[in-house]
Order: sequence, then structure tokens, then C-alpha cells
Amino acid sequence: MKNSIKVERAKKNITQADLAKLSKVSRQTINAMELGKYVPSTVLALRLAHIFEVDVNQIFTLEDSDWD
Amino acid sequence: MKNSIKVERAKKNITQADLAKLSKVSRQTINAMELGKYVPSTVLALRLAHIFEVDVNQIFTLEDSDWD
DNA sequence: CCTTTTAGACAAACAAACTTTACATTTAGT
DNA sequence: ACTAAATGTAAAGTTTGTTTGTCTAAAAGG
Repeated sequence: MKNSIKVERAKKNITQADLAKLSKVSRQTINAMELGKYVPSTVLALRLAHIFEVDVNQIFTLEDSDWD
Repeated sequence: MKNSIKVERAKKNITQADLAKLSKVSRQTINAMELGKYVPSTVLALRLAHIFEVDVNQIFTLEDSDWD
């Protein structure tokens, strides 16, 4: 699964720490997520979409391998 | 977090078992999700949105308590 | 330069998602 | 009423998300 959190974050010009606070998770969670190290929970995905005022699908997109 | 999986499933007229196969999870996972017993992973949420041909936000919606 | 902020990385521990198996209950068809 | 399909429930176990803490390294600014 891909995500464009780093891009959305750049648009808003906020740091990983800022986003961590806004979305109420740890900074490491944001960092690892941006680096594709893991996939966030749906609640967190919805929170991020809400914060960035976009749709979930605009941030997170499935890849073929996500159907294995 | 609320979800309208049961409704979407009714629209397509498919069973929990059908949806389980389509989304490649167990029937119990679908069942528990519909009953609000747990929140699916983002990958599964995206898969379901894809299957129902709607946006993730159309199926899953945050509640106030999801920000605690 | 020097200092501070920001980002990347790793590990241990815990919480939550998900699977499997198995059984009980409801619903629908005949 | 009988049967089969669909749904609900539950325990045990594996995998994955998340936190906390710490450490390194790369920007950014004075």
C-alpha cells in the first residue's frame, strides 16, 4: 500500500511531530508510515484524511500485492 | 468507528461468505466487522471500498470517540 | 561553525487485527 | 416441520500496528 502523507504534510507545511500531535499518535508512527514500514489502522487513516481535508483514497492507494 | 458494510452488501445482494471470498479474509472477520467488534486494517478497508466501488469514507466514518 | 530542529532507525513491549476451528442460532425454501 | 443456507459467537493463536525510549544524521538558522 502506498501513501502520500509526506506530500500532504508538505502542502500544509507541518513536521512529522506536528502531524503526530494532530493525529494523536507517536512521531515514530508517522515516520515509519511515511517510510512505508507499516500500514496504519483504519482509524488513523481516517484521522489523517480528516486532518488533510481529503479523502482516504487520495492518501492511501492499494497495490497489486495488497491482494495476495 | 462506524461502517455500512451490511448495507453495501445488501445493495450488491451478497452474503458475508461471498464478501469474505472477494475480500480474501475469513467470514468471521466480515461478521465481526459488521457487528462492530473490531476495526479492519486499512488494506482491508481499501479492498472493501474497491469491491463496493465506493470511497472508503462512504463505508467507514469516524466517531467522536475515535479521537480519544 | 555551533545549535536546534527535523528526520531516520532500532529494539522491546504491549495492543489490536486477523485466522482457524468449531458450534449455536436464525432465516428461507420446499 | 424439515433442511440447508446464512449469521452470530467464542477460544486460542499468529501477525501486525503502536508506544516509548534512545541514538544517529541530515537540514536550517543564527
